[in-house]
This record gives sequence, structure tokens and C-alpha cells, in this order.
Amino acid sequence: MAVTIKDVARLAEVSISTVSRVINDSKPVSPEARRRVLAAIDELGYQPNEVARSLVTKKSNIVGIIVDDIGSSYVAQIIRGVEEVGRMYNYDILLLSSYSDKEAEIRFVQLLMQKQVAGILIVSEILNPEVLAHLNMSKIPFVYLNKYYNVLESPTVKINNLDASEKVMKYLIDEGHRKIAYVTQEKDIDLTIEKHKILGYSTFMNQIGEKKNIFEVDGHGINDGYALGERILDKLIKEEITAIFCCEDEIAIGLINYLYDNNIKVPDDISVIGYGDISQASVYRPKLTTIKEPYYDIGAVAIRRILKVLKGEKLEDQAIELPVQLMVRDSSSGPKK
Amino acid sequence: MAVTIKDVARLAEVSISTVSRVINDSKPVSPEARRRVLAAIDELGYQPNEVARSLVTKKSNIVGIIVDDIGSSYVAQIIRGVEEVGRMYNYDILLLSSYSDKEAEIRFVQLLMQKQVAGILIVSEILNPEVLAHLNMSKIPFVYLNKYYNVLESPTVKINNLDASEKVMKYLIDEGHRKIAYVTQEKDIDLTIEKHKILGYSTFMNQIGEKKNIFEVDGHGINDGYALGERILDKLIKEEITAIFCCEDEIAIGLINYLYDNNIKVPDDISVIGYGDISQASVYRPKLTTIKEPYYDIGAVAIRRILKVLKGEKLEDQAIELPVQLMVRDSSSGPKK
DNA sequence: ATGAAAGCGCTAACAT
DNA sequence: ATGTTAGCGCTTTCAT
Repeated sequence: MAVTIKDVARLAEVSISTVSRVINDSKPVSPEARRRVLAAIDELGYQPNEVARSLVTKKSNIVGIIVDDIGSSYVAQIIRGVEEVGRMYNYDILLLSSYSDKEAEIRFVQLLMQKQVAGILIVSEILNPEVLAHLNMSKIPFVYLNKYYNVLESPTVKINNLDASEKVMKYLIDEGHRKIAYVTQEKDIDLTIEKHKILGYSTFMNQIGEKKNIFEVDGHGINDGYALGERILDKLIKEEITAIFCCEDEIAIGLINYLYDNNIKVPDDISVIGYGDISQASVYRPKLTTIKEPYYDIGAVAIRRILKVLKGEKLEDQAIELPVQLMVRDSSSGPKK
Repeated sequence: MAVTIKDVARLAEVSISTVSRVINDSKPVSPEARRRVLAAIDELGYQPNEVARSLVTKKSNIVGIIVDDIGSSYVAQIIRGVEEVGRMYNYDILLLSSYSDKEAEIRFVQLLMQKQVAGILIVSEILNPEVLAHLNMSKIPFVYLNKYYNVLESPTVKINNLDASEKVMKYLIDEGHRKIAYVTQEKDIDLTIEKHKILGYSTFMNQIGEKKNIFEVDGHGINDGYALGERILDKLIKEEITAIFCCEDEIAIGLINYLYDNNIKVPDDISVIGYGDISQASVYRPKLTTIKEPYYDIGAVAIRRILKVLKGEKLEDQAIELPVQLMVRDSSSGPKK
């Protein structure tokens, strides 16, 4: 049997209330009593039972985080940010993986409510309005993060994607490119962040008065990027494209693989730019020029928002936008023609 | 205020014990009462308070997992295994990152004890006997995982590393290589798993009667592999090495980079084999021949062990060994001389 | 400043 | 089969 507050009280010859006051610093306690309590705690190696505490305070110091898949590296980065900041304020993390299962997301939210978590963080890759409804009902502070979709009307932290595509376009044009293509994901463009990226691309293309070339890719994998290459090669040549901005690093890498296999040199013949700065990006040869999204920061900012609400502070905006960084590496250069 | 067991009892016109019996299926309840309780639960949307439950049962359905760094991909894979299996048995995961801080590991163990977790899983990259001591004191079932060091006298799940190096050596020799080098980490070889890998290497080299060439590398990064290349190039040439087996993929990739930059072709001039099958391994060009360690399985087996103990079953052995897989890809071939 | 006592929501022994 | 009741370990009024 573990040592409880009673044991401490008995040994210190005070009441359990006094012990409680000492460990919580909640009310004045005489120096003498405090000394005895501390001594008793030390002697017995007493550790307050967090569960009992949570029961009465109706608050745990646990933050629940429902992620899509802990295996994705960006998710791991977010968790890292959450974990590290949470730790500074003594919050622990309860981790649940939904694997894009809507039902699971909802079940998990309920589960976290049962566990009296202090806050909830969702990292989803799907659109699930139901889960938002549950969250809003719960009265638990939460932040909803989504890499692909725009989160509206809910607390979130997101990337400034317009800024991202503008940075890329400006760089490319400054390097002398004019025939620039963009590769986007195929679906729900209105709902997704692709909207903003395409806007940035289009604006610049209009500005320099060149024809827009937007290709759609199916899937998120390197294979899909490779398959894309196969599909668009002719068009690339016909349109004399000298630079391609891809919506995801994986796609860019797959595309580079395809080009390499077809004797088209990157960046000499075509510059390829990715998006995301996944770990492979800086290893791959040629090293990928890409947009680095601050996932660690997203996690850190997200948890800070929850902590803020917990402290009773009001949030100004629902959404916080974080800037990105253009990582110029070896898969891009000026056009060599 | 959330709805409690009392509200359900009142609405169903039964006692709270009956409600408890229904939700826990712990004792027979008349069909009629059960029906009313279920209806009331449904109507009120009642969800049992897990915290109160844990307080009385002294058991939570939470498994604590202390990892070195959630950012490492192998750690993420382990967590994935733990999470997925845990979920099947309704266990949740409390995640703590120690970043190789000994003090933190110990603090976290105590924290988890306070939280009444059902089990503890440690994924450490350092050697920390103190934490083992705390763990043993806690009476909480645990498994200690360590990628680099041999865990003795404690429940663990590990890789059969001798098997791993034998597989590599057998493959290389079958391909016709004889001048084979091994790259190891520099320190504590007696304590680390390197011991078994080197044993496998040495055994085979003795068998074919060739001179052993073991190089030591400092650090775990790609840069370190690159630096290694610089240091050993002359020796490689002098000894006419045709294949190098590296203790880590990162080292292998760095080494390949260096060789590539110095006009030595992989695998034509030298075959390079890694260890770990990190995500880059199958993307990198040439794709890395390497040993795939089953991290997902390690996590899954580890949590199963804990669950087993929780069910009161005895463990046969302290350690479970999992087999590895040799992934033959493009960084290796027969010697081309 | 301190203690007694109520009660958080639940389970489980005991009584019926 | 069902209800009553005593805690689980703690915080927090309410007295003193």
C-alpha cells in the first residue's frame, strides 16, 4: 500500500488539512507545522495521488492529443512541441491515434472527457465536423490542427500558405524562371489550404503574364510523384517548363526520381521545389529546395493557447498563422538555357 | 455539471449499485432493470468518470511510455505498435519524452506511479540503472527497451543482432565478397548490442580466412558517416575493400555521399550496407541495402507483455528476441572486379 | 493557523 | 437480484 496523506498527517502530528495546505501552498501554515509536514513527507517518500486529486478538483494535468498517425514525421514534430511546452507547465500528454477514422476521433474525444483532461488537441487529416461539435459541447479548451484543410470557426494554428507560395514564386522569378508549373492535390481544392497556395502561384503568373500550368496529382506518396512524372512529361516539354513547384515534398521527390530516370537533369533542365521539408528533403540528392513548415512551433503554440484558456485568458483570434521558411537547396537554380 | 451514476440511477429508478453492475457487467442484473438502466444511460448520455473509477479500483487503463525522443522515427514506430495493441484492450498511452536526461526518466517514473498507470514502458537510449531500481520498487509491470545497450535482468524486447549480422555477412559472401569491412560505434562496445554484431562479422571473416577491418565512427548522424569516409578512404583502397557493413543507416548514407563525391561508385566499386531501415533508406539513391528492425513489433510485443502480467500470467523469460529482415536493395551487389 | 467533516463519482462488500 | 453503505485519497468549506 502506498503512503497517503493520512500517514503524513499522523507522523507530522497535524491534520490532513494541514498537510494538504502545505503541499498545495493553498493557505498559510505555521512555519513549525510546515517543517514537520515536510519532514514527514520526506521520511515517508510521500507522493500525492494524482487520481484522487483529479477527482475532487475535476481537473487533471493531462492534455489529450488525438493525432492522425504518430508515424508521420510532421505529427511527431507537433507532439514534440506540445510535449516540451506542456512539460514546462507540468502537463502530461495522453496520446491517441485515429488513423483518419472519424468514429475513432469522436470516441477519443469522449474518452478524453471521461478522463477529465485539461485540454484537447486534435491533429487530423480529414474533415470531421462532428468531432468539432463534440469538442464544443465538452467545454474543454481545444485546438484543432489540420494540415490539409482550412479550419474555420475553431481555435487552430496554421501555416500562412499564401506567404509560402509567394516566397517560392518570388524566388523562382528572381532566378529568371517564367514557365513555371504548379502541382496540386486533386480534391476539394476549395476547402483545402491548396486554395491559398494556388492563389499565390496564380497571382505571380498573371503578374509576369505567363500561361498557368497546374497539374493534379493523386495521392501523397513518392510513388504518386513518380507516376505524375510519367503522366505530364510530354506537357512539360511542350510547354518548355523550367520550374515545378510541388504541393508536397514526397511528390517532388517522386517527380525528381522520374525525371532522373528519363535523363532530365534537376536542376539544370528543370528546377523542382517541394513543400514541407520532410526529413528526406535535406538528405536526398539533389537536396530539395522546399518550404519548411514549423511543425514544432505549431505544436508549441497550440498547447500555449490551451494553457492560456486554462488560465482564464481570452483568445483574440480563432486562428494563429505562422510564417514559413524557404529552404533553397540543390533541386533548384536559374534556368540553364 | 456532467451527468453521474446517481442521475442514471434516479432516472432508471434503481440504485447506483445496479447501474454500476450494468456498466461493468460485474453481477447479474434482471433484464428489466438492465433495460431501464441502459435506456437512462442513453437518454442522459452518461459516461462513467474514469478518474473516480481509477481511484477506487486503484487501476487506470493508462500505460505510461517514457521515450527518449518522440522525434526519432524508430521511437514513433514503437509507440505506434504500443498504441495499436493497447487500443485493442482499451489501454491509453501517456507519453513522456526524456531527451536522454537521467533525472527526467526517474522523475517520470514517479509521476507515472502517482498517476496509477497500469504499466510502464521505457524506450531509452542511455543506460540508467537507477530508473530500473525505481521501476522494480514500483510493483508496476514494465518493459525496458534500449536500442543501443543490452538490457540484462529486466523485462525487455530486443533484436537478435547476431542473426542480423550473420544474415548480412552470409549475403555478402554469397555474392562473392571477401574483403569486407565493418563500421561500429566507438564506445562501450562490451555493453552495447554492437558486441553481437561484431561477433557475427568476426565469425564469418575468420571462417573465410580474411583480415578483419573494423572502423569506428563517432556519432549517429549522416554527417558523421561522411566524415568517416574522409578518414578511412585511403585504408579502404589499400585494403581493397569491396563491401562495408555499417552499424547504422545514417552512417551508411553519409558514407555513400562521401564515396559519391569522390567518384567511387556504389555498389559497383564498393557495396555499402546499412542497419535500421530508416525511412530514407528506401528512398535514397541508390536505395540502401539494410537490416530492417521490426520496431512496430517491438512496441506491440512489449505492450503485450505488460498486458500479460496485468492478467496475472507469469513471464517465462526476461527478454524476448525478435528476428530481423535483410532488405536487399541497390547499394549492394557482387564485387565488379 | 488548524481541525473536523463533507463530498468528488465510483466500486464492492455486506445485508436483505 | 437489489439496495445500503463504507471507503478510495484528496481538497475545501466551515468552525474554532
